[in-house]
Amino acid sequence: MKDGPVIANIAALLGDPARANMLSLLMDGRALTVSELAEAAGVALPTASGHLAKLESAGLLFAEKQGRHRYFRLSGHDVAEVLEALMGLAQRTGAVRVRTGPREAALREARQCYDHLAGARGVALLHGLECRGWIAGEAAPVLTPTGHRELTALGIDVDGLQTRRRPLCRVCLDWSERRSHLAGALGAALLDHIIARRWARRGSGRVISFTPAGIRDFSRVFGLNA
Amino acid sequence: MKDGPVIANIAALLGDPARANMLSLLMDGRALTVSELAEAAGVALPTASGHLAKLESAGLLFAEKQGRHRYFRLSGHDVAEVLEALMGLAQRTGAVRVRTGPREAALREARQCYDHLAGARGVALLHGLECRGWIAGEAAPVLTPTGHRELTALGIDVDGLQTRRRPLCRVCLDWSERRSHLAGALGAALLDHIIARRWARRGSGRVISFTPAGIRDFSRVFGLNA
DNA sequence: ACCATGCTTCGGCTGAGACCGAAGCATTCC
DNA sequence: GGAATGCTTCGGTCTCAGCCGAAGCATGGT
Repeated sequence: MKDGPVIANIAALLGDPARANMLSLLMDGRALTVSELAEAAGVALPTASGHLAKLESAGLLFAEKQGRHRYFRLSGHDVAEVLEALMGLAQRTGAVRVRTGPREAALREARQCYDHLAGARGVALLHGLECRGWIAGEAAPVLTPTGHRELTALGIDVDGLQTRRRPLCRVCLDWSERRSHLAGALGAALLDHIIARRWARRGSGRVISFTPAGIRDFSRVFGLNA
Repeated sequence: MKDGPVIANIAALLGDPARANMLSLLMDGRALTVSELAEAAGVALPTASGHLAKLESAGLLFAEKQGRHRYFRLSGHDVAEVLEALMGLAQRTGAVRVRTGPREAALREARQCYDHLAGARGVALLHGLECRGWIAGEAAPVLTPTGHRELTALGIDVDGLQTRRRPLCRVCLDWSERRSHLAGALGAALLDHIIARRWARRGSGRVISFTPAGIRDFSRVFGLNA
């Protein structure tokens, strides 16, 4: 039983606050750039670069170069699971206060994941768009011509979104639903749309609170019962 | 999403080789003294004492004073789960070589856990003893009068075991079987008995290799089909 | 009462690693 | 081509934590 060092090597990587901050930001499966992660972790760019290099060479992160950006994502779901287990342990041992009951439920229902919609509503949104044929493709979805036309008709500046460097469509594995929801520039624009139409408003923390009328309209426009 | 530091605090505790060594020794639920853990971790006693104090105040370990010894054990099963998850991650990321197939199967079948029997045979042993009414009690089992008589008749010096400070009966959650097996002084004595009767012999590492005849006798004496 | 054993605390040493500024590539934009 | 952006590498500082020896408590044995 000499597997102590094996554990220690990985745990030490998670044991630095800056790295842990970056990893918890990546926990939802998104890919972020070095700059974004540096800012979120509160360290300078060279420091973040060094941390990410370590995490990558240890196999915890996967790097992908896109233009002059470098996107990092978790190398697998098991990494997120370990992080969640650690958070659970922190809760049980009293290192962090227990979650307030109602807020937890609200988070599962609808929450903000970076800048797009997650939770049950987020998953429903992606599913609805797929069933309507507005977007297509499983892992790397693309906007269909129909989708382009319909979304533009709804007042979403799809052409404007496409000129930006950020990918238009991206999927993101939902923590609570265990299914994908829509991320990327379009995901962000749709959340903005939802907020702008007052179907929902931002609650405390990451919670997104839908109004009853908002749920109805949301389902009518994007839902399954088309 | 500022839960980075929360993760980091706990992970940093697991990230030191000496502490990780101690924790992996405690993974099977046994309670060990400071001296034992110090030696196993390869550090001096003061160093180990400091490590254990940290782990205890973080709620990962539970300390129990017994005479002038101080026994430490994991505070819960979730700690072991995190450690296992980390080991799994280390395997996938290639930090450690993949286990050799046949040896893995042998380990699941029967292995030595500290000084007692674990694996499928270990779980069967505890189950058999319970069904025969030789020991009783779920979490903190005790030897019944019947058990005392029968085991003594088998040549096991139960009275001698009871004079020692070590608890006679203790249960230990089996890693591979996910059920308890018997630990404590009696568990150790029974493994000695099994070896002495040549029902099995110690193989490489922690493997316990039963002979065909040994399995038959083992099942007859301790098994379910009484 | 005395010694032995097991553990903790204290003090000082040392090395690992986190951190940043400056400089150096690489890529893209104009 | 030149400027801007994003990232990496280098070099240096500095803090933090691990480590041990020695001394100090506490408990148990005789």
